[in-house]
Amino acid sequence: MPTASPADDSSVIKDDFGNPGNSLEAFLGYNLKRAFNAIHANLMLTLRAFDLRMVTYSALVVVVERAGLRQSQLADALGIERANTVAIVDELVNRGLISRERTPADRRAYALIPTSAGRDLCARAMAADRACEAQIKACLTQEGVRRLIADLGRIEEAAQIVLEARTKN
Amino acid sequence: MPTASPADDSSVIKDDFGNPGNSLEAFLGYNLKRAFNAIHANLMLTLRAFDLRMVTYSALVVVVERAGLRQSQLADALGIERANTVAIVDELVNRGLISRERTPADRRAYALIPTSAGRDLCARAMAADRACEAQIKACLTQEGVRRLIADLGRIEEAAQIVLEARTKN
DNA sequence: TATTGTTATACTCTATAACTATA
DNA sequence: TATAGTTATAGAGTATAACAATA
Repeated sequence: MPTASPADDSSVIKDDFGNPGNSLEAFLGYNLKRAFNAIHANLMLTLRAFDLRMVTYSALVVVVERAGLRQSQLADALGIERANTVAIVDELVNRGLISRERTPADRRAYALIPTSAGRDLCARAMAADRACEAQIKACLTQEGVRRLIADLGRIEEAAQIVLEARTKN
Repeated sequence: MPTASPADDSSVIKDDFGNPGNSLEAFLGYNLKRAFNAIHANLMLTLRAFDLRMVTYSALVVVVERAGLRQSQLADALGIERANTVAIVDELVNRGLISRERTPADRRAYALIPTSAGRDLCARAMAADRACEAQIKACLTQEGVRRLIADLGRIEEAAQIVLEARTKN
């Protein structure tokens, strides 16, 4: 067993498994988190110009694309709890980007409708996001980007299936 | 301009850009977040058996692999602020997984050293993590996984370069 | 009874500012 | 003056539980 020895910035690390470098680098979770963090930092900077956060941006896009959906459907789409959509929807409503409309069919529910200002801000934010991502994606070929996104979809699906199998037991 | 119409779960969405489906699906950030969330849910379940969270797990792995490093180096490695390492290191020390040793060279600093219990728990947690990831990675070929991880690295690097260029202005 | 939106609350993760002890 | 660790605190982001109105 290797003994503990002082490390410095330039040291080459050898772990207990004989791999060079940081052994976390073989993990998908580690690499996904690092890549996402870097993309996320860019997105936050992009959205700051529109006074949006990632969650308000995502919510606005969903409402623009699925006009009329209910808050509970928005929660599902964002993968968060219904309770947490309240403040998000409040913020978008107060800024005049979307509106809550009572539905005649079910008086418990609201239909979320984008305003024209909301559709406009959404389109401009998405354009800025797309422009930033285009710069980043330039490190791969167009085919490479397409493949990467497809692979991420497969990984997500596989991870969900594995998770379901594990939580059923 | 398409008018707002009620959406339901089975509706096919057409956005203002003429793309079928959810237009966020063309964004790397969106796909990275979804894939990471699914992997992360599995990792949390895996780590629960060892009473570790993602951040304490990562910290333990770094200390095991770079025995003797200082807390500020750990903060750099984890990409968090020095201040936040205190509670994390406290937790690992209190559980007997690592120890804080005063360095003779610099009496301000601590050297973080894994205990044998810490090395053992780390190895077992990593083995469980690896087993879970192997199940998920099975949705791609071995070559596909290697390529995916390489692409994620390129994306991270490109995103960091783009971010630096944007923040310098 | 079940569901929609809501309120209150708590916990995790992370950042910032200010302190202490060393350098 | 600068750095390592620390403390206190605040702000996101998210989860759970309980409630009123409605189905």
